[in-house]
Amino acid sequence: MTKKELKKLEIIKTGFFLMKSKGYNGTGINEIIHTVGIPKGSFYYYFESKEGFAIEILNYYADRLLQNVADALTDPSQPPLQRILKLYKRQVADYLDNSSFSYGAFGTRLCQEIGSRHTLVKNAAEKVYKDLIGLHNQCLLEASAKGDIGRDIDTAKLSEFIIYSWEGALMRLNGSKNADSLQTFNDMLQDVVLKRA
Amino acid sequence: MTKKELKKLEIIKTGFFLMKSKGYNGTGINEIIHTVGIPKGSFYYYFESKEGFAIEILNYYADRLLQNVADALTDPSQPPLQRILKLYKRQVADYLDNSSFSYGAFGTRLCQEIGSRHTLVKNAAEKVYKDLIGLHNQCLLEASAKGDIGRDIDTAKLSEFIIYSWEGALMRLNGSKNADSLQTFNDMLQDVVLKRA
DNA sequence: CTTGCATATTAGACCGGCCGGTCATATATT
DNA sequence: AATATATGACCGGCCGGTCTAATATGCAAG
Repeated sequence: MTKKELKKLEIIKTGFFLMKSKGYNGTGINEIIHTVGIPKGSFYYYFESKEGFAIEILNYYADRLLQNVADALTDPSQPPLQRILKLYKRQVADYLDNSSFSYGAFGTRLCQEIGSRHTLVKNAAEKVYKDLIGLHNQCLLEASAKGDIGRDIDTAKLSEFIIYSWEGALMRLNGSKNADSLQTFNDMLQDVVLKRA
Repeated sequence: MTKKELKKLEIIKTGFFLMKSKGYNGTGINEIIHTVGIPKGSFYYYFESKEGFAIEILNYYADRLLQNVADALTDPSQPPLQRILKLYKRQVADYLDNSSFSYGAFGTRLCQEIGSRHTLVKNAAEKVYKDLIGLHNQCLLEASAKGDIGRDIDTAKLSEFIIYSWEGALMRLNGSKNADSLQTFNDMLQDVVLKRA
């Protein structure tokens, strides 16, 4: 990784943390550059614009998230439903260790705030969402084929539903400083959704 | 209702529609007053500040939402689980008729964007959320007592889980211009969560 | 029914400050 | 010498909010 790439990454990470708690419009370029400790010109040397910057943040974290999820949901050493449960258990554990992780909601939130006008941001976030659904669906199809869930269950819809719930639970953590909502999601996913599906 | 109250309401409704698609920080006072057609001074005659304005929006829609939900979930002519299913079926129908309704996500989104700094907004939104959970829980407890759902199910957690999913589904409608996500939520609520709980 | 006054409301120019973004210049690096 | 990167003063424009003046309205006294 070149020096330039490292510096970009540092700015991306800082921007992510700031925007995560203050939103896109609530986070100024000046705040970002002061936090990183670079002059204004450097920011625009590394990034084309604020919108381009947001998209780079989105893509950086989306790549990591999708890789994580793909690894977990295709792990051949576990039966499919266990993979899903383990994935979310690990996400909760990761959050407790290091509250930085929760990328998922970042894209959704960015979209809520500015998606209606910044279509590039919206498209980037939309793609991640579609990919996530696809990974879940593949895993659930496998479970369905094995008879681990009712064959009548619409796995595509169930995939979406799981992600809705997860994102809803992520929304609830803001400021609460504990992971109760994530734990509740896990419990219900296990006891209600998957155990009985 | 006095003239003053009517005018306030008009500004509140306009602010709601603007902030719904552009967020709090993305919606300027100037834009609001130009849309309503009033001078700046009038806005600050009716409202103390932008933050106070947001809280009034929040409260106005929260009152209507909670009233709706309370009516639906205590309807004695229906068994408890049917009340929940009917409530969300009606919410979807309302959305299709008039996409203005979705208050629910508004509070959550406002919180995501500015809750970390504007604690009054956050508290207002938090209360609505707690009330919503309570109404659902009361209904599910009734279902549990009748044996309509497993007595081992934690109704409080299930209430939260339902609301997570619903809010997650609401997040997905932005810009999609169709209610597929809400329909999916309904289907899964019926076929997976309640039928088997 | 009119007048006169207090109060409610309208009106928009104006404020300092921050916004995203540009640019010419300086300094490293090769 | 040429190219890559660093630097921060500067730009027009919009931000939330204030203020003073004008005008509409309600009401009490005659």
